[in-house]
This record gives sequence, C-alpha cells and structure tokens, in this order.
Amino acid sequence: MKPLPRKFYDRDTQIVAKELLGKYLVHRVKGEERIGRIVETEAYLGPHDLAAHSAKGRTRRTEVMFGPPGHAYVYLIYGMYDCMNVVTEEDGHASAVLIRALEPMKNISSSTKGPGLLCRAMGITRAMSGHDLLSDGFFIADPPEKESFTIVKRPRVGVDYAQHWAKRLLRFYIRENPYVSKK
DNA sequence: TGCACGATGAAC
DNA sequence: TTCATCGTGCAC
Repeated sequence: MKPLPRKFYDRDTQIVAKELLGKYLVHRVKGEERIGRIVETEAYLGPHDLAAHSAKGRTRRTEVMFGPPGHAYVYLIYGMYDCMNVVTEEDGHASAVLIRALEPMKNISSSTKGPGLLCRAMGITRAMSGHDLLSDGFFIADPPEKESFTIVKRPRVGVDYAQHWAKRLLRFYIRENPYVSKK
C-alpha cells in the first residue's frame, strides 16, 4: 500500500473529510502492521471556525494545523485520550480533519469506535503530532478495492460552545456502518 | 503562578 | 448524569 499524495490533502477540507471515508489508516509498530478503515470524520475549517483549535490562534499545540497539508495533528483531550487529525489545505491555512472512527482490518485488538479509542488501538500518541503522512510506517492509503457507500452528514460532536458553527453539518460517516461512534 | 475547561469514554 | 485526569490558554 502506498501513501496518498500530498495533493489529496491540499484541497477543500470538507471534500477531504468526505473522501477520507473508506480509506485505510496504516501504522506499523514494532514489526506489526495495524490497519483500520476510516468510517467517520469531522471537518475543522480554520481560525474562523469557532470549534477548531486554530480559532485560538497559532500556539505551540496548534502550530501543525497552520503548516503544510498531509501532516498528523494529534492532541490530548480531557487529560486522558489522544485524538488524530489530518492537516488540510495549503501551508498557512489552519484546517484539519478529525478521524473519529475506524473499522478494524488488521492487527486491531481493542475498540476503534471513537477518536480516543482508535488512537489507543492504533498506537497513535501526541508524540507523533507533526508526522508527515507521506512516509511509510504511518500513513493513509487507498483501499485494495473500490467500494461504494452512502455518506451521512451530521453536526459535529462535543462542540456546543461554538455558537452557529455547532450546527454546521461537518461530521461525515458511512451509512449503517457498525463502527461509527455514537449511534 | 493559578485555574477553568475541554473535538472523550465508561460507569452509575 | 457524573467522573476520571491533565495540558493548554488566558487571567492575574
């Protein structure tokens, strides 16, 4: 399997969030290849999007969101879980896509239903924030066979504080897939 | 230097 | 509905 090209990520964040569905997230950890199929994502559009971490400005934590596309932005949430995002759009545009759930494909031994759990199952930690996903070892690739499915759009989870941005349909998931988080 | 608050998940 | 648990951002 080959990493998706940089130009895949260098596009409108909502398009990337939708097209990431069905792709394979691959992480090789101590000789073992762990693979999950992406079944749920959320788009975070940039500093103007009040639900995005980049809305607070450029800080040490969010620096990677402001950088070039195709890099991982991983952060600690609620003091106990790591969450993984993929940086989108051109260098300087602080947007990203949160990976919210995976369907286990290979070497997955715990739940991948939710952003915190999938990082735990895949062995992804915030030490990897800033990692270039155009590398072998940790990347996203096309699935072996083309598949078709219906995409459901919903408001994002846990962003009620973001005023009107909380209502936007920026959460995407594969219809009827049992590994999607929260019903 | 202190403190309120999460892009969560599990238990009650 | 409550709680575990701690880094981040901002107030003081």
